[in-house]
Amino acid sequence: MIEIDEMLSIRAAELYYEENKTQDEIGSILRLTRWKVGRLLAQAKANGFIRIEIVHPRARRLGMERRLVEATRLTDAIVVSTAGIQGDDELQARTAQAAADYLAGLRPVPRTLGISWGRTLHEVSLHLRAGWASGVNVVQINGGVSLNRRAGTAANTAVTIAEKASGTATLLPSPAILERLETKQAIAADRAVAAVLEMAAGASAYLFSAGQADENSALVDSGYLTAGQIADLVDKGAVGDVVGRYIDATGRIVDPELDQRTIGIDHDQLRKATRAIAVIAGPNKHAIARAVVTSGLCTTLVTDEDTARALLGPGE
Amino acid sequence: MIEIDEMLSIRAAELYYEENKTQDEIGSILRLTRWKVGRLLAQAKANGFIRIEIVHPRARRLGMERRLVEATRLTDAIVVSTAGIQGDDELQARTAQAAADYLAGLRPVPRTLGISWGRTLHEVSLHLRAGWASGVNVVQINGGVSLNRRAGTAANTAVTIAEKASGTATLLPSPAILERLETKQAIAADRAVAAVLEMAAGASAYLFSAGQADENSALVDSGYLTAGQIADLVDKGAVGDVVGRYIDATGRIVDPELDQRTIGIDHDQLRKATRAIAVIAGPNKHAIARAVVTSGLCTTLVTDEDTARALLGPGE
DNA sequence: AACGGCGTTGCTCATATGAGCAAGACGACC
DNA sequence: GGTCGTCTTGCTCATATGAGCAACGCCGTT
Repeated sequence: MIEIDEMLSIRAAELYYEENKTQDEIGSILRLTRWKVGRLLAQAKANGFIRIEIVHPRARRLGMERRLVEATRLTDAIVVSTAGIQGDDELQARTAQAAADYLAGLRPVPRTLGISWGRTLHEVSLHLRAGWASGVNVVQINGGVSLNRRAGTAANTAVTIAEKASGTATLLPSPAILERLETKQAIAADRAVAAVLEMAAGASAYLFSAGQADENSALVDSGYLTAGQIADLVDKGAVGDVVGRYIDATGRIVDPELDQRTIGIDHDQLRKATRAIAVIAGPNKHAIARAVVTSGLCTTLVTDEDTARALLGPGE
Repeated sequence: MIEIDEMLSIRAAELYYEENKTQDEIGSILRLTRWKVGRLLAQAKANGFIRIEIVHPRARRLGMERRLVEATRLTDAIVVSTAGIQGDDELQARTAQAAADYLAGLRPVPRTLGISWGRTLHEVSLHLRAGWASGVNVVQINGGVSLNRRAGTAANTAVTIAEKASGTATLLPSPAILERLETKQAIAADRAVAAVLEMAAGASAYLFSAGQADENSALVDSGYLTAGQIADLVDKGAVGDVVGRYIDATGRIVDPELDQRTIGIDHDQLRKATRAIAVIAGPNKHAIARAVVTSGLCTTLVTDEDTARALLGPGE
């Protein structure tokens, strides 16, 4: 009976969803009562034979968002749909757009917004609508491109976000990682730097991304780390970095010595924040996303469907 | 307005299709009347943002079948869904299953069924349900594997189909293509062969597949043609073969001399048949499928969604 | 053969939804 | 400013659909 009904339920589903027939009409075609047809359709749905997708760049997966919030200690999750997606760029764009939308919808509007830098954050800045807020002070939370390199994307990201909110940008005038601990301590103690770090520590919300631990990292491109150093970090269990600090799958700093030489707010400060928004998407960021979420580094995660599925574990 | 409404319609669709909320509930969430919500959903559908797929090996695309019948001179079309398909094998299996189902459902049940041979037809024979009919005489319509080669798939296909219908199989004891015209004429005139050809010509239905014109053809494997010969045929415009005879995109025999040396019923006989069922599926068979359909070689086409889409032309 | 459990069937009724329409809003043009 | 035409809105009403229930049939057990 199960076999026969399965075929029937497929025939019914074809007529119902493709041909837009009423259950009654289907009944007379298949020589069934309309109630039987209704039950067959319910069965087809329950068996997962009916797949409904919303194909749109702004489409989200509310069910997954809810399940993520339930299954983790996130207070909020934004999951963009991957339906009908073409390349990796499109995934990035969709995620960045969703992050921008979320940021623009934040209430209360953050007075001070701490941000990291990188490809993802930059993209978010581009997707923000001008006038998304009025008067937000955007402050960098980790060191990066040197001051004299004009129009570095890091600075650009902060400035763009601030401009679009008719606010001000406060840049962190410091490298990301120093070679000697003493230099780092000296820089961090410098008035100009210390003031920014203090402001960063007091931000009312944070927005940051995370990098996968591999040789394509922005930290390697910028010359702060070598591919060899990354390999060492991976050996020690590193899955990726958040604001320039590498963590393992449990969220622990993998190399405390290196961490000491890194400029910017530390992970404990992020963990204490009321609003820490992580934007992490893409097939190679599943591990770091999991580390960030499980170790409580963010309160909000903006991600894609596939990553969310990986976080929720199998069977989802 | 269009912009705003588009976003709203996506939000509404998420709540409706993913969260199973009623339009009324969605209305109070989005601060809209339930009629507005209904209109937004209709709009989302009309814009193609809602994609509903039936994910099942036996699922068909009734809409495409209808459009195919309207757009061509087919009397019947069976289009299997490619939703959720994994490999090429699965596509073959689905199509073969659909062909088997169609054959089993044919009314009136054919007294004599003419069949070709090949991978596709063999697969169809395997998917047929034992007892699909009672007492069908299955007759081969084109030459193939020699008699003395035991358990050739060609013979096997015919026998399996016949057995499952408690009928008899009549094999065509002849090669597919002869090297010399005289030999072909002699064989065709032979009592044993002529009798089978006559029976084939009088079949009440035909079931056959088609091959793409390339070096992987079964005719090359069997040694009837060389890769070089195929290349020549392609140069002359060949897109594929039906019952061993190569045609161009308009359905014309590309090499009459070769055709003369080919054993089996010819295309004119197929075109005169009341029931000629072609089973042609797969990404590389679009061209030959089009040639078969437009030149009226079959009355029924069993194919896959992608091939059907190619037949219907762009915008579909 | 009688009984009782279990799944299936066909129903009633409440609800959700779509069609169609009148009123209103808006903009263009006189 | 008035007026017309068009698009949008909120409605009424008919229809489609799902929930829940009683009757039924099918089996296995007593």
